[in-house]
Amino acid sequence: MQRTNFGGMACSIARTLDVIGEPWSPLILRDVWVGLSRFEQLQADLGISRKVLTERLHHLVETGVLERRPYDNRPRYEYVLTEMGTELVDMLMVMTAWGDKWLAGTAGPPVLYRHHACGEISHVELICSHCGKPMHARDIGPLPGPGAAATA
Amino acid sequence: MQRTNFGGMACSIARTLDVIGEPWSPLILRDVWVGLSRFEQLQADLGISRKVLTERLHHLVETGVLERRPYDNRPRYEYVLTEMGTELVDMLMVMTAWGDKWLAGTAGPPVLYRHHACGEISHVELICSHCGKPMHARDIGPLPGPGAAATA
DNA sequence: TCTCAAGGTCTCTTAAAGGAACTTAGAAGG
DNA sequence: CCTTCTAAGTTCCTTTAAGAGACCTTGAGA
Repeated sequence: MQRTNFGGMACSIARTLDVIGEPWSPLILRDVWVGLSRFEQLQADLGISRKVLTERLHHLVETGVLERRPYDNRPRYEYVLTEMGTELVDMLMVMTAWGDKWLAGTAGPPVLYRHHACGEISHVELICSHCGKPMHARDIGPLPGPGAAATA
Repeated sequence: MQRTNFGGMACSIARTLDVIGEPWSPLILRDVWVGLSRFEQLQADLGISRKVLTERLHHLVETGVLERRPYDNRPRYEYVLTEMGTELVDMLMVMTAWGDKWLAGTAGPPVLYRHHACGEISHVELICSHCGKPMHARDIGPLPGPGAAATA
C-alpha cells in the first residue's frame, strides 16, 4: 500500500491528517491523554503491533504532539503531551461527542466526562470565537486565506 | 496490510474512527461539505484512486454519513451530507482550527471561514454543554458510562 | 448508429499493518 | 562477577490495502 501524503496540500484538514491521520494515532493520543504513557502500557491497552506503535510514536514526537522523556536511570521512556498535543485533544472530544450521539446505541456512551469547572457530566459544544454563538457546518462559509497558494 | 477494526471497541473515538478514520474519508467529507458532490468531481479534486473513492463512498453511505441520490434520468448520482454527516463536520472544523494554528506557518491559513451569524472571520471554540464555559483536555475527567462493557 | 460523458469495475504493483521472535541496556540478586 | 529480569524497541515474514491506469456500462443526443 502506497499512501498519498496529505501534508503538502493547502488545507489545514489535510495537514492535520498528516499528523494524526494514520491508523491508531488518535487512539494513542487518547491513551496518553488518560495517563497511559509508556510503550508497554500502550501496546497492551491497544493491542497494536509493536512495530506500528514504534512508528507512530516516532511520528508523533517528530511532529511535536508528544515528548519522549526518560523516567529512570535505565533506558526507560515515557510519552507526554506537548501543548500542541494537548490542544489536539479538542478533536478527540468532538469525536467522542459525535460517537456518543450517533454510535453508542441503546447501551449509551461507554465513557462519560465530568467538567471540572461546573462538576457536571457534559459534552463539548462548538461556538464562534468572535461572537460566542453556536457555530456548525451550515453556519460558515469559506473564503481564500493568506496561505492559499502554499504547496510545500 | 490487514487493518484492525476499531468499531467493536468500547470507545466513541474508536467507533468514530471506524466511520471516518480511513485514509481520504475526512477529505471526502470536506469536499462534499464545500459542494463537490459527484464522483468525477471528487476524483479530480482529490487525485484519489477511483477504486478507493468507490470504496470510501460506499462505506460513508452505509454508515449513514452520506446519501447517494440520482440527479438525472441517466445513471448519475451525487453524494450529499445526511444530518449525521453534517454534524460530523464539527470534527473537521476543529481540525481546521488546530491546523491553522499549528501547521500553517508564516504563510497563514489557506482557507478562512466567515460566520454567517456575526459576519466575522473566526474559528471554532469548545465550551461545556452544561455551563457554557471553555472545555478542553485539562478541564475534564473520565468516568465509566452506561455502555462501558459493550463489545459489539 | 455513433459518440460522449458519468460513474464506476478490474488488474497489477507497491508498501503498510499484523504477528511473533529476537535484541539491547542497565539494575538487581546471588 | 555472572545470571536474570524488564522496558523498549528491532527484525522478518505474511497478508492486504492503496495507487495507477485501462477497461466497461448506461443512457442521451447528434
